[in-house]
Amino acid sequence: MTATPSTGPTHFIHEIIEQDLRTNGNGANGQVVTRFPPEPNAFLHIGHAKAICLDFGTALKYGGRCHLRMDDTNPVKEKQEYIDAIKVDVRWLGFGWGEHEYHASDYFGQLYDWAVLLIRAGKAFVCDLPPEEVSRTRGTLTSPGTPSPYRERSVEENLELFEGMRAGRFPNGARTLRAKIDMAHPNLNMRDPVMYRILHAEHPRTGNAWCIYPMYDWAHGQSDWIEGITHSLCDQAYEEHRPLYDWFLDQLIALGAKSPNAGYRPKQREFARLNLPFTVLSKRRFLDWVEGGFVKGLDDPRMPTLSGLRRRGFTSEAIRDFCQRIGVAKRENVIEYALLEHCVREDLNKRAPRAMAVLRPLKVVIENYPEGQIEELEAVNNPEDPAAGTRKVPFGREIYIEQEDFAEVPPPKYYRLSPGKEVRLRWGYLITCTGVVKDPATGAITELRCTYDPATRGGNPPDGRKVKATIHWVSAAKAVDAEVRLYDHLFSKEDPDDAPEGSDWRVNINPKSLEVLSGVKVEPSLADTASGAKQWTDGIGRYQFERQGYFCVDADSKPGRLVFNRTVGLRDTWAKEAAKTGGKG
RNA sequence: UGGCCCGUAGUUCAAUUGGCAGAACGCCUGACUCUGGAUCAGGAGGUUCCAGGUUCGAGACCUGGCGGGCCAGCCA
Repeated sequence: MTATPSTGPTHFIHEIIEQDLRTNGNGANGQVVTRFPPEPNAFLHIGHAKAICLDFGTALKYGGRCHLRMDDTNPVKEKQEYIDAIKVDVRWLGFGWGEHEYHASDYFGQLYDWAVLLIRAGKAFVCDLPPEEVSRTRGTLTSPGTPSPYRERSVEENLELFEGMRAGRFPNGARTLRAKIDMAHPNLNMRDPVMYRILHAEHPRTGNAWCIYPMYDWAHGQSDWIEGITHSLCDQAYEEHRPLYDWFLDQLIALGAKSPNAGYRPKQREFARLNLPFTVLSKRRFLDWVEGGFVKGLDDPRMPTLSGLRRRGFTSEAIRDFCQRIGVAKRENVIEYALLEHCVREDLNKRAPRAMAVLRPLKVVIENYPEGQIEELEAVNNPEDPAAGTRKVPFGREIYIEQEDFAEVPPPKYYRLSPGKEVRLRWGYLITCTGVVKDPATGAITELRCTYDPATRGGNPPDGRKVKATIHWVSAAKAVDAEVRLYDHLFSKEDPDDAPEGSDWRVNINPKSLEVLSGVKVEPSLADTASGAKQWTDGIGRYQFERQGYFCVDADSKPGRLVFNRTVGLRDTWAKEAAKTGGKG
């Protein structure tokens, strides 16, 4: 773990914990034990990163521990593939759980025994109502429910039927075990909630050992209690489940049930989930996007999944920093995308080696440069990090520059290349544009003619004359071809669900969320992707393409076929200026 | 005529628990610069949702409104 412990509460959750610590509020004698409890039914997203940083970070801060617990109580949705992916993502984020890897399914036996205990105490009953009837008799938000006709079954009958459920004597949906609480309770969760349902399904871990599975409410608090969790931190959506969480524990304790960690009393605390504009942080939605063909998979770089962000080039350091900056509170929040971008830029600016890549090439012939001559010019790898050293970049008579870096008729305040104007080639020479070659048929600019000043090698004119612009370039003879993928928001609306009547989120899909550039010219040093990956702990090569942005090597890259993803562009004040004046660079 | 939670710069959070409303990101201006990047300096931006009340003093406490979110899966 790389997070550093700090002192003092940073938000209300930590205030509560420090209060508990002072008063031994949960009987934990100074221990802080948290847990991160994902359901393995999909990939983790950046909202989970907030929870992970809170859960693991809190344990770290107070010298406790954090458990990783798979909340695997619904085998029809869960898969081993997701269990594996979740572990990869949590580790990648920078957190470890040591030997504390658990599964709710580890406790199926204990949960069953405790359910029997509740039945014997008259606190739970087997209900024969079909799902629709359970739903109908629950009542509504404003009216009470009606008790199940099976509510007053004898303990013996309940015991026998519950055992029958476990033994597989009934089909799916035929019966449930329900807690006996209060059908008139204003909190719907307390209206005799279902504890067990019959599911003849193979579980990734317990196989076919069970055909009844505990519901979330019956599994979660008890798992916390078993593991000695002191602070069970979760999404505000569970706030209304807290009375039930407490009710179950109260019953068990009153009935003399013993946790292996007797004396502890876990407490649930809720915080507001993270929201981002132009996307939706919902595991179920992700599958819609994949199935609809709007993205290529759960790790598509446009996805807000951790695997998508990773493939996009985000570093775990940047994501952790982001989670730190957004804070923890209870109010509904939508974090501006600019903050996430700021966090990656700040990290990558310090660490990413610079390279030159021309995304939309325009050929330049330097007329006074000897034909066939190649020079190796020295370039600084990272101005922010002298230890990164330098490298050689080949230069020749023909080079590529960015189409955007030339304007035949320069707009106001444009100070790159235009006819008669001089610019500096980064780490190279000063060149002056002397001519423009056009396609006679279309009028499109196909080539520039320039001259260079041999005295300016390295970029420093001996006469001290100033050139305002420095542009990047790549030697035409030595350039390597690459594909570059530029990404934008998957949705064009801040709230993707804000769609006219009769339509849905599909109308808000951004048709330009992916732009593939082929024929990109990159400097030859980028061909060696293996050595470029070495400095990154996750083995993903990341660079700053000078004046363009941060890019990483995509998983589709193979020897001889380079593919880069743009993580994020550089801050671009010229783009703003151009937008203001209506000009286009 | 339900329950629970939440209202502080554009955004997200602070405010030593009742004592002069701040920070970060964003935005604007300038300096510097071989990345129109980075860095540095400065600036704008607030009826603390509203109305009462308690108090010498309220963003905080009380009452009443208003606004927003969540809840009626045998999902989590």
